[in-house]
This record gives sequence, structure tokens and C-alpha cells, in this order.
Amino acid sequence: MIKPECTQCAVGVASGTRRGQPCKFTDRAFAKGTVIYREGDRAEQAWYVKSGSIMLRQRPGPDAADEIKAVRFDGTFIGLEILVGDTYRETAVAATDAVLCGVSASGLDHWLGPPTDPARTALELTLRSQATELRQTRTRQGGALRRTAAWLRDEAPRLNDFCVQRRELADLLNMRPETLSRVFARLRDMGAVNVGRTYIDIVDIELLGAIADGRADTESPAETSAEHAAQG
Amino acid sequence: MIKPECTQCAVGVASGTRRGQPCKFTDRAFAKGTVIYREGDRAEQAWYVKSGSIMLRQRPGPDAADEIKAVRFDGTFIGLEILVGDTYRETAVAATDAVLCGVSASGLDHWLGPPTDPARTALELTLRSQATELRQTRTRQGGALRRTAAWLRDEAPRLNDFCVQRRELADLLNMRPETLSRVFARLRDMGAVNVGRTYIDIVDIELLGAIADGRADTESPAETSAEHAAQG
DNA sequence: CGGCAATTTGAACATTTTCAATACGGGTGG
DNA sequence: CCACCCGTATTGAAAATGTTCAAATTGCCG
Repeated sequence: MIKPECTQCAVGVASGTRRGQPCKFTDRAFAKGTVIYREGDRAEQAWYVKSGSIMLRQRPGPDAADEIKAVRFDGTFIGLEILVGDTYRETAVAATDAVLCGVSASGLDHWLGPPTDPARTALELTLRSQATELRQTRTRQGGALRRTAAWLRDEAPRLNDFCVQRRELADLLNMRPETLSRVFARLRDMGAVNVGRTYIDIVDIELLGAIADGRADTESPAETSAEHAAQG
Repeated sequence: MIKPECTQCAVGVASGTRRGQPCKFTDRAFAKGTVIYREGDRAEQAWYVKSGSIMLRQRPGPDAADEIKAVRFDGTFIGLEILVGDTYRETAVAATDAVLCGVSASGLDHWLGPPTDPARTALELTLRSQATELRQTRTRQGGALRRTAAWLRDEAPRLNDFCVQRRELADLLNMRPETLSRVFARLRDMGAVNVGRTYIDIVDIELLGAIADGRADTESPAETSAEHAAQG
């Protein structure tokens, strides 16, 4: 049977509730504070938020507590990343009592139609771009040095086709050009990168990762990779 | 005629290039540094990035220079917000020489199929959620006080159905709970809000906006709304 | 070769964080 | 209904971190 509210809901209408077809999504209530899914979990369901609000949390580093990345309100989807990946990208927690309409990965796949459907193509590209684009944010976790090291580690492969000015890089990393300059000087002294006024070369990506995760000694100047590996 | 590469491209395939139909998008080359569209401009076209990378910039405040919010690489869309709004949300600038395939708003509308198509519904909800969700980021613009004032101003209507702990609010605003506490105390002294340990009431949203934009005196303690309006 | 603009460096300064101590509010049990 | 407890929020002072402004350097381009 078709619930009356499903003829008013965008998802219901798309499912054909106004033509007498039932909505493919099934609703379920969650009490405030309930974890709906966890970051890294095998992705099995996506949800439409019918009412309430949902916190999306993410762990910024290996040994850090997760932080809120966003809050979604009713009328939006969460967990749609199951379309383009195997695992959830963040942890979803009900910020209020909430009602969500869930659909399984296969149900979603069927609902969206053939993979070559234009709208589905655009949807998947949009979701994928959210994962691959360089975003400004980045957690404040660990300050300028760690933030920069993490960025270099993560974006190393793209460093070639992406050449911007220092001031713009500083922008992305949420710091002043002067600060970035000093950070680069430190990373150079630590032996992690080779930077000049016009280039950035990664010397020791292991060390970069160690700095990013806070496992490296950020004081001693010319520590080599080998020395670091030994002590890490 | 159908270009050979269009039978390899996700957008081309969705347009039916493999079934002998031409792609609805027309490509165009942009030199590095070219502005593709500007934040606030009337939204007329969306683009698929065929090659190159694109900087997405946004102005954080009324009298501030714009900052890079993200960098998109090839294989993604930009300007898709034309589906859910009248104006562009950010300024797009070619970060490298780039080739983009453009489509007009009406062309896009036609390409995506009927508004009740499930995939299109999901796409639009996703795009819309990007505009309405609370994100963690926020520019560093102006420090903790201005950041918090801007948040309160923008999220005032949602303040009711969204009650989180202070530590979580601090998370969203990218500061420590202690700092948020001090900021709230200052905003209270300035007469902008009424906060206690368990509630947040907005007293003077005009003043909040003035603080957010840096037009308010952030020193004087108990300034009233009337006084402020007179001097602003 | 000279000039311009971006980057780097230095030092004082402002802000935020940290860590510790205190106060408050809601819930529990008497 | 009140005293007590616990966890969260607030406050204070010192320390770390990042910012600002100015000056010097460097690379690029004509």
C-alpha cells in the first residue's frame, strides 16, 4: 500500500506513487544519538532523510576522535556514496529523533535505472568528484605542519598536473602564504621534500605520512628516512 | 558527427554516442587562468571537464578577496548548480589549460530527462543538500568571533530543530569548546545573543551580521541594537 | 640588463590552544 | 522536595601557534 505522505515526497513521486506504484524505500525511525552507519563499514544501504537531522562525522587521522563534517536536514540523502564505493565515507548519527527511508545497494541500483542514463551518469560523477576533488577544508588537526604534510602525501600523484601559485596553495590549506613558506622550509629541513621558489618535489613520502600522523619528531632538522623508519 | 573520444567519455556514452547519436555537449578550450564563470552570475551553462583542472573560488565575505574552495579535475562536472538555482555558487577558473564540454541550462534539462526520473531526483537532492547542509569548513576569515557570528546569522532559522552539544558546535566551527565558550560570552556582552549553558537565543541578528562582516566594534561591551543601527 | 611580482625571511604581535580548576544543570536516591 | 553526583560548560593564565607588516631576495620576462 502507498502511504499518503509518499505522494508528496520527491523520492516517492520518483518511485511512481502518484501512478499507484509503491515507494521502493522503507522507512524506519531512529532515536537521537543512534549510529546509522559507520565510516569504513561495508556500504549496504542509502537513506533518504524524511524528518530530523543527521550528523556526518569523519575521523581526521588514525588516532584521533572523529569530528562533525556536516549536518544534513530532512529532504536529503545520506550514504549515497555506496553508488561509487564499497564503504561509507563518514559516520552518520541521528542529531535528533529522525525517520529515514532506506534502500539497499541493489534496490538503489535498480531504482536509478541503467548506468548509461544521463541523470545517473551525472549523479555518479558528482558523487565521485566529492571524493576526488581537492577541498579547502581539512581538519585543523595538528596545525600547519601536519596539515601540509597530509596534503602533500594525499595529493602527491596529482602534483604534476596541478601547478598553482604558493598563495593559492596556502589558500587551499587555510593558511597565509608566509606560514606555508615557513612550513615548506621546515619540511625541507626535515628531509621530507625538496622545495624551491618554483617547485615542490617529494623526497620521502613515508616521512611525510609520519609527520601528517604526528608520529614524527617535528624538531630535529636533518633526519633521514632510514633513521626515521628505524625509530618509528 | 561523433568524435571518437566521445564514445569513450561517460557523458558521451550517456548521450548515446555508441548508438550513433551525437553528444549534446560542445567542447571548448580555455587557456590557463581564464574565468569560466563567476560567482553570482546568471547561471547559463554547466560544463564537463574533459581535460585540465579547474579552481573553484568563493568570496568569503562582502569585502574580502575570494579564496579557493576546491580544485576539480577532468572527468567531473562544474556549474551543475544551475539545476537547482539561478546563479553560480562559485567562480570557476582554469588552473591549467583545459578543455570543457558545455551545455546550456535548457539542454541540460532536456538531457537529464523528466523531473520525476529517479536518478534526476537524486541528483537534484544531492546538489541541493550541498547548498543547505551545515558544513564544517567555513573560511578562517576574521577569526573565531566573526566565524561564529556568521554561523549564527546563517543558521538562525534552523537553530530550533538542531540542538547539539557545545563541543559538537565547536567542532563544526573549527575551534575548541573553550574558545567557543569565550566567543559566546563576548557575543552576549555585545548584546547580539543570549546564551546560557543550555540554550542559544538570537537577540540582534542585524548586529550579528555586522560582526560577521567586520563592520561592528568588537570591543565595546554592552552596545544596544539601536545604538548600533545608528552608527552603522 | 633592469624592473616587476612573487616568495622568503625576520620580529613583534594577536589569537587560539592547552591544562587546570571551578561552576552549573540535570538526574538520582533518600 | 532536597542533597548529592556526574558530566558538561565556563573561566583563568601560560604557552604554542599563526598572523601581520616590513624588508630582502629571487626568478621571470621583455
